[in-house]
Amino acid sequence: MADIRNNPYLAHMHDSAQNEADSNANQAFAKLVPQKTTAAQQEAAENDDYNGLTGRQFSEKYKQILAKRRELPVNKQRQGFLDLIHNHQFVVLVGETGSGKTTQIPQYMLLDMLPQTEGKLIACTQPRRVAAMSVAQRVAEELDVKLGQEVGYSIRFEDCTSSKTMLKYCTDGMLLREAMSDNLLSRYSAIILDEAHERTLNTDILMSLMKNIATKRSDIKIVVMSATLDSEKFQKYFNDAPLLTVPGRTFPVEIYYTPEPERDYLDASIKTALQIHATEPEGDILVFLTGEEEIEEACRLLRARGDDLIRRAQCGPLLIVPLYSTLPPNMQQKIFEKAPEPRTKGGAPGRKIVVSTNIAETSLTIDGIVYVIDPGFAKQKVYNPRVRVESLLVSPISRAAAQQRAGRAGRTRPGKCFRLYTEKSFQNDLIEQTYPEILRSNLGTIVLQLKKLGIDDLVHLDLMDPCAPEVLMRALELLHYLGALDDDANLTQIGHIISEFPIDPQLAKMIITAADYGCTNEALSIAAMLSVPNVFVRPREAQRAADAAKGEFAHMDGDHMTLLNVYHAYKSCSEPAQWCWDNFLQLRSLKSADNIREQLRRVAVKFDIPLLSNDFNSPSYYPQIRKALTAGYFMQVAHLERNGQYLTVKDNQMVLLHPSSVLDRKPEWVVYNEFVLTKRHYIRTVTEVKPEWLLEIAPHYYHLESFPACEGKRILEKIALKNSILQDDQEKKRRKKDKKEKKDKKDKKEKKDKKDKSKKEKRRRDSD
DNA sequence: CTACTCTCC
Repeated sequence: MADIRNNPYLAHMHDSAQNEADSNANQAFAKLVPQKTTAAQQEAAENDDYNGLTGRQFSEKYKQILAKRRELPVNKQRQGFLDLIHNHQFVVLVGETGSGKTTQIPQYMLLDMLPQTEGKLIACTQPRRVAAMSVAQRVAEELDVKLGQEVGYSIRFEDCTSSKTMLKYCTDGMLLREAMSDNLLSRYSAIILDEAHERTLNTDILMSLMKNIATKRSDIKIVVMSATLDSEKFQKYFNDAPLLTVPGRTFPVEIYYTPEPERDYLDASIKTALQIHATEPEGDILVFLTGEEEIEEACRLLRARGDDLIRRAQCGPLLIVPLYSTLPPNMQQKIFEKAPEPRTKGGAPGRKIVVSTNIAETSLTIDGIVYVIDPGFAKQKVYNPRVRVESLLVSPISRAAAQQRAGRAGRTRPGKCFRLYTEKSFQNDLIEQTYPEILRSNLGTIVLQLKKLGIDDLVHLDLMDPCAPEVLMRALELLHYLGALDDDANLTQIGHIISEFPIDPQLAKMIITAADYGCTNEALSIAAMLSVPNVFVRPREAQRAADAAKGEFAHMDGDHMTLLNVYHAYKSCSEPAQWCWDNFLQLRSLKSADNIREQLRRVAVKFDIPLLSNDFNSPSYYPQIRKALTAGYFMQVAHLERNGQYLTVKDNQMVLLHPSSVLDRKPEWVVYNEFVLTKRHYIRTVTEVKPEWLLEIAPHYYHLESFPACEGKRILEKIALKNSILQDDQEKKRRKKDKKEKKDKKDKKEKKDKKDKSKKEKRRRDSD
């Protein structure tokens, strides 16, 4: 704190003040009464010369930002918001882009609740890491504090908070993790859920959790913020919570539809883009397509046809940029480059065309976009509980998504959106909202989390959109077989441990069991490698070289061991960047695998799982690892039938080894990491196992009566029979041995008893 | 003989 007495510029304050503490205190701030503040009182506290949170004098920059904050649409409704939150536990707030809700509402809450006076804090959740970080940074500036002190953020691998923190932005996944060890979120006096309209898995679960917590903690306040107008559903879900609507600040976007349906949307998008370039005024174009391959193809075509157009029609130059998440970061940066200058001074203006997946729908904002081309499709995850498979399907987007895409044209000035479908189709064929993720996912991990969150009654699980019972059953079944849930669907000891690992339950089970096989270190590495995007790069122009490079790491047992080889090689190379480039590996993925491995290792240590490795030169080095793998993946096994085709053992799906597999032979028994549903059914990331292991490691699963008939089943039955005969033999021998031992023991005991008796009697006699 | 839409712990 600056000492006023030594500061000549502030001497007048010292003179007039009663004492030093009072003189540089924020009087207005000191008058705030928790949960009784008014907008006027809050503004007075913000207008003071001193920061009520830190006691420091406000900076010039603070005052400049404050003026801007006052102009945000949400500020006009500060009093309205405070009135609602004073009288209700839940408030639903709808604010479109540009309303200022994400930065301002948490600050209003902070001044109103003063959580720090009770040693608590306020959390505001975001679906994405970057958002949590950048908003926290912004709000720290607005409050004139250092990021990580009074205002901080918390995301995976990075906790930027301190004991001083009173407002924390975090990913919703992070808050969920916290709730797993503190079911009532008792550290928090208020929770603000942002971007709730996106309905991510984590947001949906958090919403359910908040409803649950609210019944047990009358003191907690909850604000649910959404950008869409289907607020009624939110209000209803949160016990008829009151609604506050805040207008946004964007520019109008004109919508155009095609008169007739387009047969080939790729071709239509290219034509539309070039037509815009030829006829519309300056402004960049954003085209939404579905995936990497399609986007690269579109860029090629655009470049070729664009050159032609520029030559013939004297249009300006074009900058064509692809955008999707697996694009290397330096390539992603290109979307922020300016449109090219006219070829000659005063000539036709240049234009930038960004061809993107729906990463540009929410995650990335590109300034300067004036035209949006929306063919109306996206790759979306779907879950089929019957075959227990998640897959990607190109499917029509929802009206809400179409609206979101169109909005991308109006961020800097009025724009236009060209929808490559008819208006009738928009009204009749598109669904209102995208199905929330929870209805499109395998719920294994989720159910485990819910149990850990203390939400036990899954039958009456209160979700905004209840999931299909069959999907729940699948999840319970999986967790039961893994030993994470007991017969009454309660968390077991192992289940507790599995739930603490931030990976698929099968992988966690593998790590835990690996301790029995002396190979936890290797299991950690494999689990990490399986939890990151594909490490193998295969550029179209160098496919052979890439395949050859991958071949260098190939392990004859299969892909899991190959991944282990890659990880080991990565850890021992001296120039990771160059080495990855030379070997067609994705440095980003490997770095991330390393981070994740470290996180997993810490969880293992926390639960006293010993970190073991077998002797690398021992012949059992790899078999032990494969056994650990089997302990996690015994439900994902395929058998090579005599006709040369693989059948999954549990439900007789015909599958093919994925062509990316390093296995150039067809082992009879394999476990697989993933079932891929495209034109054909593939199993991807595959390793050879022995049928004996299946029965040995997962006897509870291999109750063969319930399995459909196939060769694999017959072989397993034979082995089981042999085992049982052996077992009977052993049992007999053991019983014999037991009998003998018992008899021996009995004899011994009788002898001893006799001795004791005589001793006792002797003592008694002695004492008498 | 082929894929990784997008996130998150």
